[in-house]
Amino acid sequence: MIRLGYPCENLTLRASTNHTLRLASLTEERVQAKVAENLKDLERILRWNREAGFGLFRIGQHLVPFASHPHFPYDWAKAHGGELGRLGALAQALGQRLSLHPGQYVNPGSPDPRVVERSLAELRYSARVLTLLGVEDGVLVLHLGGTYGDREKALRRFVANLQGEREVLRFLALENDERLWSVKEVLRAAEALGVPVVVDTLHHALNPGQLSLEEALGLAFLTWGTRPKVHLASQDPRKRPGAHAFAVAEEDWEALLQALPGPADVMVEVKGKEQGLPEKARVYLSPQATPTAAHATEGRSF
DNA sequence: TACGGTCAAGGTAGT
DNA sequence: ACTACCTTGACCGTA
Repeated sequence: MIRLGYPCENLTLRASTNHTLRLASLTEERVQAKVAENLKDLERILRWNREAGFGLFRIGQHLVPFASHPHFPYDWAKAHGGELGRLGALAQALGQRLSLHPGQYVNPGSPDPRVVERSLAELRYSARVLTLLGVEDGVLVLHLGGTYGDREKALRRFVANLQGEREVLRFLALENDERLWSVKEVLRAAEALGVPVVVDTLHHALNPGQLSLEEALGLAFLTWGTRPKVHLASQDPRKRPGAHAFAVAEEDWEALLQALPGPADVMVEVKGKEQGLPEKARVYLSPQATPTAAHATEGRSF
């Protein structure tokens, strides 16, 4: 069985969990307005996903804009914790698994302690969001970052700086990237931290190391206690290697199906978001009628 | 209202 | 040295 999801926004609904603002206009009032917008759209997306048969969603990092910034103006966890708890419970009820994926600025393996501290701040924010949502199977996906001219030292720093981050480690999963860290190397870091591994198929195609996709998935799936997560993307043929296409190519979908060792949660990372599924993947969508719709359309037994 | 330059942060690779 | 790119476009001043 496969569950499908997509990141950050829904093009059909024109809903996004990534509404943000400029640092120059950072005030409590402005941030509160953006959070309200993001949470409202998150709820719309969760409900839409249930109807359409999707089972995963990645929340954008701007859910609470600038939450990890030193100038952030209020206690966001206290202010929004209640609403996050409600939405997390709703997600569970609607069968939606939630995740976050901090970006390229988050480098806990950096040799610069200031970069490490800022990175940890963003990771703590992300983990706190998942805690407040109350989602047991929530995932916080992260790349290993740079190599800084010495891969071994970089990997050791990465592990050392995350060791002891209990709340982060509870949700953390590590992902391979397209140039620097292949699945095999990510597995080493993940094993050291006791966290699972997300295989990204496009990154793997560009940076496979010695492993076939099937081997990579086989090893990665062993690291999961909950249902394994995979990232699926396709190359935009008109752009440089690594650029995401609007939709997943049929052949990439077929290749993943062939290589999957078992049930998986597949996060589809394409520009077309929920519209970017290949035709053959649509059979894995499992539409659920709402109670009202069910009453309206189903025959009565009495 | 639409457009286009710009936006917290890091690091790499190509030019 | 400069630029494009990345998990993800959205913001905002100006016309």
